[in-house]
Amino acid sequence: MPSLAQPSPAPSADAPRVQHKGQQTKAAIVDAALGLATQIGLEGLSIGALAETMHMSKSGVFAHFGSRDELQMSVIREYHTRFEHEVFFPALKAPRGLPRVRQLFDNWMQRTSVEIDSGCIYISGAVEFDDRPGPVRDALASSVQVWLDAVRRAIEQAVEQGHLRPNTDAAQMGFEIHALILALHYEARFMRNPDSLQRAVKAFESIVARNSAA
Amino acid sequence: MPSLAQPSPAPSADAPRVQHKGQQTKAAIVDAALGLATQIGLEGLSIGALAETMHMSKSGVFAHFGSRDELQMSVIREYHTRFEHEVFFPALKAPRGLPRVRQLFDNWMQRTSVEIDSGCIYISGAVEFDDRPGPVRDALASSVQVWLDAVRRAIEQAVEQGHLRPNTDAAQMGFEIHALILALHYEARFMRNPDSLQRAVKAFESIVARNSAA
DNA sequence: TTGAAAAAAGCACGGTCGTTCGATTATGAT
DNA sequence: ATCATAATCGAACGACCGTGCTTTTTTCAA
Repeated sequence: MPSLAQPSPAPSADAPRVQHKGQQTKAAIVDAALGLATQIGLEGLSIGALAETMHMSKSGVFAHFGSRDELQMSVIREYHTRFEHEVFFPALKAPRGLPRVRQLFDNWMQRTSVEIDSGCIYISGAVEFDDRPGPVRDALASSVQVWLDAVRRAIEQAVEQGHLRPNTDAAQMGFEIHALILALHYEARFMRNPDSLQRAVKAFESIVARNSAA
Repeated sequence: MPSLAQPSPAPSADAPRVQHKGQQTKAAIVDAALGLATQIGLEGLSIGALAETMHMSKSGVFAHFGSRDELQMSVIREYHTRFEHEVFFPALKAPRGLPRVRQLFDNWMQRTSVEIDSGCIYISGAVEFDDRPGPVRDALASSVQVWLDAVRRAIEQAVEQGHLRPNTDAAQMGFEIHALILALHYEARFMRNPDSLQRAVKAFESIVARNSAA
């Protein structure tokens, strides 16, 4: 699960490659599956329901994946690349250091709270699979790890840039920021507490202030 | 879902009340159901599997509850009282104020991380039911709210006792502490990161230090 | 010890699940 | 236009689900 998008069948820059209709159908299925999975979870994702929203037969959908595990992993891969494009890549436009860390957190929060209709499968999936070993769990965990590592690296850069104190524990700060996202998700989505977003922002500022260079 | 245990059929102090065997069976079923639910979630709890671990028939188990919803809510009620007895009540022995807040957090962490075999249905349930309205969701949410309110009240007492700064935002501090528990659960249980516990402790100390009276 | 009431079992129903397989239709290069 | 191949369908399978019924067994007080 590398940081760059996984190699498509035709990764050559320009050639859109005559797309053997099956592939665009599969892409459409994965898109719909991701929509379903963000609402009812990866475990709740059923091939029957997916086929219905696609106006296809169950077996027609199934044939594209060969197993439910493969379907779930396809959804995880798709979520991974979307998360990259909507959260990670845009933040790279902010200058290296604290500004980029801020931008990462802002985009992350946005993704977690604003899109009320779509939950985060990194969060729901963690609960669903924390006790269930297998390839799906592994794919999910490694995908999350890539992202958390990216956050930590951004924090380390902020230390290098002199924006944060030299003795800042980047992993610790990453843990605390991750915690805020999880609490935002919990309290906004489940407890329906409208104050959660500003609570998360306020807490983030406290963390930054505590680690800021003098 | 009050803070005290719900009134048993015979709440009179001493009388153990001849227990019409059905009730002890039901208690045993709920106990087993809680064990299953903490492993595979409230949604994953199935009457068939429960009957099997109880060496009973499906209909025999079912008769005690009348519906799956009622079974799930019985599990939630049971979890509620256990949480009280293992986390909340013991912390009341610590002196009012900051010591009690510390004890609450310690017990809470213990419950979240140490018992590897049993997950927290307040956390897994939140993910499973954040999009699914109904009585189960309501029971779960109100049970959680009772606990979060208790934490906030303990923090407010720490302010009154002069242990924390007078302008401390108790709800904000409660949010941040809750966040640490969620991150501990996520990173220890799903990411299998052994450093999570000390990370949570360290972050807690930072929060306390920031809000401590001069 | 008897007998009413409670508890548990047994069985069946309709439904959804993931998956398999053979038949059928659509595609796209020649 | 032809035809191999890819895509999709339709039907069926075994398994499990929650739930309702009827029957059998167990409990416990008179």
